[in-house]
Amino acid sequence: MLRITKLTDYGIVLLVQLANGENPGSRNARSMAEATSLPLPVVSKILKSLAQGGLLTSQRGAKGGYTLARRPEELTVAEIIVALEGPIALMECSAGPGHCDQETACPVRDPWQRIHQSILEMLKRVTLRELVGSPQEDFIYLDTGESHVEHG
Amino acid sequence: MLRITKLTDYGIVLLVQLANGENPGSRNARSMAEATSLPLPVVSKILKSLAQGGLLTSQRGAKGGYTLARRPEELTVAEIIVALEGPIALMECSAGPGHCDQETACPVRDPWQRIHQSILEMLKRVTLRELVGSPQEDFIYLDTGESHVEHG
DNA sequence: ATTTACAGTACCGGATCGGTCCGATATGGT
DNA sequence: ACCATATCGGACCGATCCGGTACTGTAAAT
Repeated sequence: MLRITKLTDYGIVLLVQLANGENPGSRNARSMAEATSLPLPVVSKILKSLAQGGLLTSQRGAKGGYTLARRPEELTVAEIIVALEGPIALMECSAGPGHCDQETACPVRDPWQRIHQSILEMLKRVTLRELVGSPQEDFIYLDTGESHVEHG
Repeated sequence: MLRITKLTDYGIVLLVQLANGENPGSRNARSMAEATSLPLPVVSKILKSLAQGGLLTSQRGAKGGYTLARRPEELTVAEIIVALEGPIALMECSAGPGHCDQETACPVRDPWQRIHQSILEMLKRVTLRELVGSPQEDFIYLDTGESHVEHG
């Protein structure tokens, strides 16, 4: 658990396609649905949400389509998640006051908020550009203070 | 979104209570339910899961109860989440192969896995001790490479 | 034996997720 | 003017999971 939704996962893929597309002015939902083998209504819904979130600009009518509203290096993963899932709140009390009647005296609230902030900061630091570019590059998002992340 | 479940949130609170309890050998589910104002069945379910996950040891029968299986500094947030929600998988493909038919050619899989690994490493580094101890201490979990996290 | 308290399972309502469908609107081409 | 295209903005639905409850069984202490 602790996962993003499939819609968000798809959204990233769609944005990456838009970011390294050859004809960045006229990608419509249909062509992207075909390219990703996703159902057209799903792709439409995702692109619609991303446009509402200000990540994409939409052009209606014949020869319409979607375009990145900003450059890939100015689009963060955090923004994408917010556009497709709403505000990032690791736990309910992260969203604001009034979610828990013990929030004033909660003994674990403060450290949890720091964990939440740390994750948030990381998601804000990762941009669409990094999701697109050079997959072999061994970049590190965080310095954990110990050894570097090793995987696969 | 991107949130842990309420059960996990409660579980943290319960573990913190156990960690800084005065009589650490005999905390039963009933007393902890009263202390937290949570329903007893909910508390029972959570403690049971934590015991199954090896985070708590249970003593059945009269004068039974739950005890921390390890010291607070050896219990990580990651373990707690795993015990209460199952394996941490930011997206479905994180859980392992076979979740996506495009995983071999997926263009965004690698960077996502790194984000996932980074979050995982952080959750592994935060222990129950840090959730319990000195709330005013200005510790930093991550070095984001930029300015430190500031909050309220 | 009785009481206490955890173990396990089954169940249920509600919320959310994943996905579909349809009508309205805007644009370009004929 | 008209039509085809394609986004926009809803409503809608089934499946799944979450949060919470109830009940029976089992182990330990008195």
